[in-house]
Amino acid sequence: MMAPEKRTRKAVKREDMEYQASLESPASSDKEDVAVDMSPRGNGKVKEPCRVCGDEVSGFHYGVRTCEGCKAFFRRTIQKGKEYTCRANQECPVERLGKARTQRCCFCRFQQCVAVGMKIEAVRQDRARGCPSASGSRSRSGVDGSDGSDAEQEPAETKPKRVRQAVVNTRGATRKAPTKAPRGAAPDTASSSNGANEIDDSGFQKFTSLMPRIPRLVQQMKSTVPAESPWKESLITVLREETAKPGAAPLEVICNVLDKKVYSFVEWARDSSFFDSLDYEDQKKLLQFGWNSFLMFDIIYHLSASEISDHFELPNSGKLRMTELAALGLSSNSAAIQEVVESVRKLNMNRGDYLNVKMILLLNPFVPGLVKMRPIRYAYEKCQEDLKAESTTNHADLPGRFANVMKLVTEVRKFADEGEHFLYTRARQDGYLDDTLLLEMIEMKRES
DNA sequence: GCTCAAGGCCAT
DNA sequence: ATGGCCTTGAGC
Repeated sequence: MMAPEKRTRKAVKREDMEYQASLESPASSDKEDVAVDMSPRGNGKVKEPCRVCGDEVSGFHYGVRTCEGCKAFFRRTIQKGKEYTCRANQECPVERLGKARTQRCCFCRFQQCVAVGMKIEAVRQDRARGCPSASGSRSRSGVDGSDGSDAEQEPAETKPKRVRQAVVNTRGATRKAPTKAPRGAAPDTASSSNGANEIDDSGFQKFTSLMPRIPRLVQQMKSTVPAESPWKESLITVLREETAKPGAAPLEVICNVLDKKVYSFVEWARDSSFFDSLDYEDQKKLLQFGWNSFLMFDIIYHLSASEISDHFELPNSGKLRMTELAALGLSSNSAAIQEVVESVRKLNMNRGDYLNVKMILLLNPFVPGLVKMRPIRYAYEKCQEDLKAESTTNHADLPGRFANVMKLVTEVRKFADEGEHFLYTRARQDGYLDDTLLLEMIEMKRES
């Protein structure tokens, strides 16, 4: 049953690493950098310099071949949420000199880590050890960006197959866009039976023709994101509709609003020709794993831009706080969400950044079990590049801005997973999720 | 059973 | 705080 997804995690991860390395290694080729180490420990194996500091590489760490020191430094920085400042001009040398554990400028070292492509999102929130993929029972946060909670496992068999189809087929955009081909019987899905090598075999031809078009298609997809004021109006409309229902509890209102938002999210994604060109199963996975952080960040950004106020008056039952809606109902996270709002403000994030972050949250190549990951990864990296370019060219006054935005992405994912867990345990119990697309999305993710 | 990339431990 | 070494656990 889980066999088809088995390859995938490690092989795809590996492929991702190599792809990343190929992108990140600028002028100097790998071959130029390496030397054969004939020392007893080196055992005649290839020795190469850490991409951050030039020390001896000990393996792939967070997506890049680095030494043990930079690996530990990077992990500590993320896990402990450290923030550094540079006492000089942010161009300090980060090379390791000899074997001495000399103090290096942490700011510049971390900047270098991010610059060579070390992935902040690969540092796990849950501190679980071992292989990052964690298929089998359930997935974890971190690389795969999935549910980091220790929620109980729902037996997959309890859910009818019908629902499996429902998420995108019946209730999603295809309903409104019948011209889209039914892809259940498409030849590319047939190849997933052995779960191996789809990317290089059936997917390759399609991918190579799609690849040059991806930046434009992604741009197109971004351009269909509603502008600030229509976004605000549609949220207010939904809120009015839901709060008008007599006797609606605040959490019920939140669930209903989220359900409608999830519905439009699915429709929006499926209406994009880029998203539509992705493998059908992958589309479903991206939607299932991305909706929570996507909607959360949506509200966070608009709160930061002061497009909406934090308080919304309910006709019958007091006030609804927008931070609580953003927290997916988990009010204990409201304060943390408010802090993220402040961070977005401090980072001076503009609409371009907002669109890039949204795409990064949706087009997450670390979602477990993706069949044809390449176009997703390419688009994801394109958005990261855009984000980085914006930070370096227009926000020189905010050192480390790009890395901080990516940290926010990780935080939003974590809060979104917590919120989703809350919805699944609490709101479902109260019956607020009955017959909602929201519940289907949550359940399907848990089944996968 | 081996490999690899996670996190942890602890002498420095 | 650092980084070398250890443990862990999924994938093969």
